[in-house]
Amino acid sequence: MHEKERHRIILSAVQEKPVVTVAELVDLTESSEATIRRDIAALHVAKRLRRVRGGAEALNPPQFVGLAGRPFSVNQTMNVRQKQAIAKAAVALCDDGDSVIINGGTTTFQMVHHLANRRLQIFTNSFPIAEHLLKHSKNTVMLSGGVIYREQNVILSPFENDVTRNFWAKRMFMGAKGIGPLGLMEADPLLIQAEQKLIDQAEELVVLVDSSKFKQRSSLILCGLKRISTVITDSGLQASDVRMLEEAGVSVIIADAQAMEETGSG
Amino acid sequence: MHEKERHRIILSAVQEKPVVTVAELVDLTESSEATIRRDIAALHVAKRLRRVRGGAEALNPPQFVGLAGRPFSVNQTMNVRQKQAIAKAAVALCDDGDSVIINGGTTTFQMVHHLANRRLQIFTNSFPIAEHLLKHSKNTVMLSGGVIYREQNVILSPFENDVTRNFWAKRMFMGAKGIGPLGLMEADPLLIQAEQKLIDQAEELVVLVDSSKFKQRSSLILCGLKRISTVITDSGLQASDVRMLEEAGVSVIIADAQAMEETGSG
DNA sequence: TCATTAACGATCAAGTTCGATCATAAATAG
DNA sequence: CTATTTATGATCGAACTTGATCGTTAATGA
Repeated sequence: MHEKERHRIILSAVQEKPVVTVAELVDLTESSEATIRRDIAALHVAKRLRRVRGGAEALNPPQFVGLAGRPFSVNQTMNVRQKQAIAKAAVALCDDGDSVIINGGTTTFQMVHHLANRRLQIFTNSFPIAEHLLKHSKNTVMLSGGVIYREQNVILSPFENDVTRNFWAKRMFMGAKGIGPLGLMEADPLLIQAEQKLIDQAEELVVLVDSSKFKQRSSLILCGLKRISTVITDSGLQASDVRMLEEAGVSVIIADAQAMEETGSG
Repeated sequence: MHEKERHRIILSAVQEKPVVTVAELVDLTESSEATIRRDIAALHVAKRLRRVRGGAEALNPPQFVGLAGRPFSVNQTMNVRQKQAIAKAAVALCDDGDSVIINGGTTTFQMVHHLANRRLQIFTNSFPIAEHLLKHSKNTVMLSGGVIYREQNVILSPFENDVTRNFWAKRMFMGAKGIGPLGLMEADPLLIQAEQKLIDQAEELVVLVDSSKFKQRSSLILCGLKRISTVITDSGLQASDVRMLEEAGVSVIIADAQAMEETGSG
């Protein structure tokens, strides 16, 4: 990876939360601590970020606070490593030039860093994802129209005939609240609506769920397992879960945080 | 392959990605490293791209200044005071609870500051306006769907049947490149498209143009003067211009920068 | 206060990339 | 057709980048 690419990823990552550690950037860029330190130092003298012990922070105080006021990365602190590994594997499925749909969510949001140096056609219903991609990448960004719901971080049109219906993609990436024999589950009716609008506009449905989601159950079922093409998760899931998915014809990709260095780049 | 051909390929490639490596360009042009290096060096001194170790990157905005607080490009700096006064007068026309449409533009962007403590239903096709309102106000924000055009700072759907058609507002606020006897003028075909989508969705059309716009002429006519309900401008315009507007049935509001303090806050 | 741990910076070896030089091929002029 | 000029490709030493090591410095907790 080249210097400029790393710089882009670092600047992208630094926007997302108050402080990004060197270790996180090592994972993100697949380079060494020494290099990351040199990069941070360079970006610091270039006044593109501020250097702090342990990592770096954004220059401007108004950090990215989701639209609801509470930091976007709220339920994020626990499984960041897994989420990042999962998101990385998701982006690795894409080739430059592809059309993809990215549904809003904290796991899918992690994809933006790996998209910083890519050039795709990206349709999303998430304001933060669109914002980040616009500011830190050269991807073509398309947004669904409608009311912006701050709490759910999603844009949803109450109408049937919106631009969503005119967009088709090779893949759709989405997270979920839970996954089980009955299929994908979500807790918020609004999210269900948003997801159902998009789900039929893509050839393949790729679901990003860390292994804890296999224990989660929720009241609203979005779709059955058979609708899913691929599940990307971490190594924490049960063998029985793998069997369940494979019996439903779902490909399973294990993207482990530890395995990040081993699994080579795409 | 001719030198010019390679140069075109290189310049094109550099626009696609943040950084293009020498190796990639060797593949692309089927020439040698040495040649690519010479080309990059030449294009660098010709200021058509920037040379970086390992390859080349695009010259223009290394990263986007555009979308956040420090608005978009050049024509922002000159008439800020007038623009702010005009924007303030525009917001003063609104009552809490109103539905309004705000078209993208540097003048209309100034409205966001005065909307910070208001509660309106705001539909916009401008990403920066939506972003600012979401982060710094409690207004309900609705966004048009489609491709986000970075240069024009506008979201435009190529389809007829989008959410725009389902939204109706009491007022639409917009700027323009120029205004004259023939009507409102714009320079960019994309902006014309975006504006025409919205213009019929509001009862009143309020145009925000500082007085310099009365001298501007441009090639594309958006609509005639009769379509305009109100023009908000500053005191720098000619008496003949006022007459022209009033004869077309347009109300004229003069919002002078000096008068800003006197005209009380909304 | 001291001990422990983590982060840092300097240094060096290995791997890349660069640029100067020269040889060859293509284009042009005589 | 030959001489001259220009563009291209190859070679090789110099300059740069990177990752690992290790001694030093800063933070944390007893």
